[in-house]
Amino acid sequence: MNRKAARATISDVARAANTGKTSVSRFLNGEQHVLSASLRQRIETAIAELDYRPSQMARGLKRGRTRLIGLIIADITNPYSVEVMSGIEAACRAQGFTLLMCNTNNEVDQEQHYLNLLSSYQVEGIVVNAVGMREEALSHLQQSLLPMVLIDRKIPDFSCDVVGLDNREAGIQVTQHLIDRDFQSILFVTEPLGLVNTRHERLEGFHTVMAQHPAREAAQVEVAINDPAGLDAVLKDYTQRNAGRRCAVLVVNGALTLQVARSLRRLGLTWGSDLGLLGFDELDWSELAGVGITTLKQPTRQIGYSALEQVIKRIEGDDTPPQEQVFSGELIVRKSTMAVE
Amino acid sequence: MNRKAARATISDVARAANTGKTSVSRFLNGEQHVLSASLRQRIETAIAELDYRPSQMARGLKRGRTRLIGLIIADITNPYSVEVMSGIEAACRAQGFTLLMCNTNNEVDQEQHYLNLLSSYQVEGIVVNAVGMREEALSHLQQSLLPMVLIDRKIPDFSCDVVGLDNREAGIQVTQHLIDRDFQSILFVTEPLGLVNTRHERLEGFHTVMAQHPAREAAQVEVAINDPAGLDAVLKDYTQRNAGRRCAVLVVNGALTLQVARSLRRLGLTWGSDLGLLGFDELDWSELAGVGITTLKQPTRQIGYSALEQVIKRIEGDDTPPQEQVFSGELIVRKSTMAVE
DNA sequence: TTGTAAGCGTTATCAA
DNA sequence: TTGATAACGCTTACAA
Repeated sequence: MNRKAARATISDVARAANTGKTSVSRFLNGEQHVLSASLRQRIETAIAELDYRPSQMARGLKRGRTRLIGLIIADITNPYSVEVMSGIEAACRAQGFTLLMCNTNNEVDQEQHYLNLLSSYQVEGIVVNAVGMREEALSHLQQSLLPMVLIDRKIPDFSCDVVGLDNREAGIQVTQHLIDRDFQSILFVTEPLGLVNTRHERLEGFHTVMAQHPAREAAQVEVAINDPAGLDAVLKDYTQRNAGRRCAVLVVNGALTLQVARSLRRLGLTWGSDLGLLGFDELDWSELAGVGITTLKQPTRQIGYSALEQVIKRIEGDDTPPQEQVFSGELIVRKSTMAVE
Repeated sequence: MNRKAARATISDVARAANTGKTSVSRFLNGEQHVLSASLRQRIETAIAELDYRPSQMARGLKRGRTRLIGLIIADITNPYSVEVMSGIEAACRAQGFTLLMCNTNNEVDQEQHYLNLLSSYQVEGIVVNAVGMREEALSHLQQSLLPMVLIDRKIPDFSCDVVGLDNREAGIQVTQHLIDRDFQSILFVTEPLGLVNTRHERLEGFHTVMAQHPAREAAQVEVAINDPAGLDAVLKDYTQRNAGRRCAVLVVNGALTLQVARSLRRLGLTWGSDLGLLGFDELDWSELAGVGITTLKQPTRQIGYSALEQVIKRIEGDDTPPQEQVFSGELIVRKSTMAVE
């Protein structure tokens, strides 16, 4: 229990095993077949004796391989991000990498800071979870010379590996469900579209289906996520305009769904009876929210896992053109989009 | 955009600035006052020119200070853990440390793995978020010789810095609220108590208040978090036994509150009218859950922040006896514990 | 099969 | 005020 006990070094082990550093190094790096049984044995016990663990710092310095991956997250409080992270983390474990976690808290200068930091720790690759990230922040990332994989969202005019949901398909899927459930008017609520491809694609899926049903009304509106009053106004207006008609709200992501649910609460509107409600992203409270909310669940963990695998491919030298990897979502039907009785 | 551009080293900078490495090093380490203005200027431009960033690997190797902190989390999907993490991360940023994140996923051997890993990266300290961690896993941690701070929970028979909620006070606070709201019987639902001090302390607070109200019934029960059927049985039995009486369920933590809410749903019981419901830990859906759920909110971010500050104190040599740092919770009253009309 | 020595990019020591 | 030079703990030619 000696707190000051300096860590044993490879030299210590060599000395204890009565041999040179080289042999110890060989032992550590799986070249055990070149060692005599007796030497191997001596080294093994010396290592155990001294509780020796090689310094990754020294290793990284020498070989240039740190086995470190940087993870940049814009908003760690977003449940979607956390699940993705969990998938990334699992993949890291499986592949022998370690995560340096960087939460930019959606501050653009923090991102710059972390990019420098990661580079100074010589991470071998970077995964960027762009969920909730501002557009300006995204474009900064182009500077990085390291292998990089984006999650969820592309950077406009920058070619880079991306892993995420098949947004267009998902948009079609959810809209079709609402059509099937006989909603006559559907309001697509999104955060400002900007250049965010995921929002555009989901919306596109929506319009693709709506175009096939000219009798139904397709409405759309952009709201800021931190403007509850604005949201209240939008929803109030929409429902009043559609009084007596079977209408539904389709929300572009989970964070916004939470806001919409709160707003409906404030307005005294009950989803499932007063209007339909469907949101992208599964939330753990979906089924508890008064009446359960129908959601489109993304295979989040798998997305994270695949993203990491892709970075590693790049690290290992794969230089095929940047690719886009999309996964299908799963519609989880609850009572907020109940069929007409 | 040359992908192969090797990173500039301190020697490159020295050469470009027409000086020696020592001066560059001095420049980097804030000993700028010893440098002549002209030299300082040359170095500055050289650094900018080459986009030089010192290698933390080499630094760590040389100085033994890596500015790395290890974070061990048992369950990254727990919202409480995430918020705490967010606080830790903020503190890291403020203090110039970087987080190595390790999610053990509640597997004991993973913990061992990560402990070794952190040590091999020569982290300077470790923060353990014990929330949701199994008891056996906790006791493993004693091995670590590094400065270590525990969050939320103590290790039995092991003296170590701990940061968390004032559990006893919180237990009193919530129980008193239920008493004030005139509930005649209260069921304290907890995960198996084991040696988990937080559960014991919260329960103790409960009994402290209940003892002052002998006319009320104080019930308690231990349930496994992954046994919905068992939970259903417990809650059904309890409510039937107390039919016609004003009764409430008090849940020991947020994860379990989610399970209890689901169970009540299955049983067709509505909190706020059929019975009272109060849970430790604030959850972002608390207010949306049919009737809003009254919760005891922990200052999670602050807990994380303080934990990191404490580790750093230790890293910087503070060797006062291990201390326990507790924070007060905040009761957020919603309709699930409505007063009698 | 084993060992010696050079060097990865820093910082610390010492001398100029 | 500056700059060689020797470590830090490891891997990797190269030698033996």
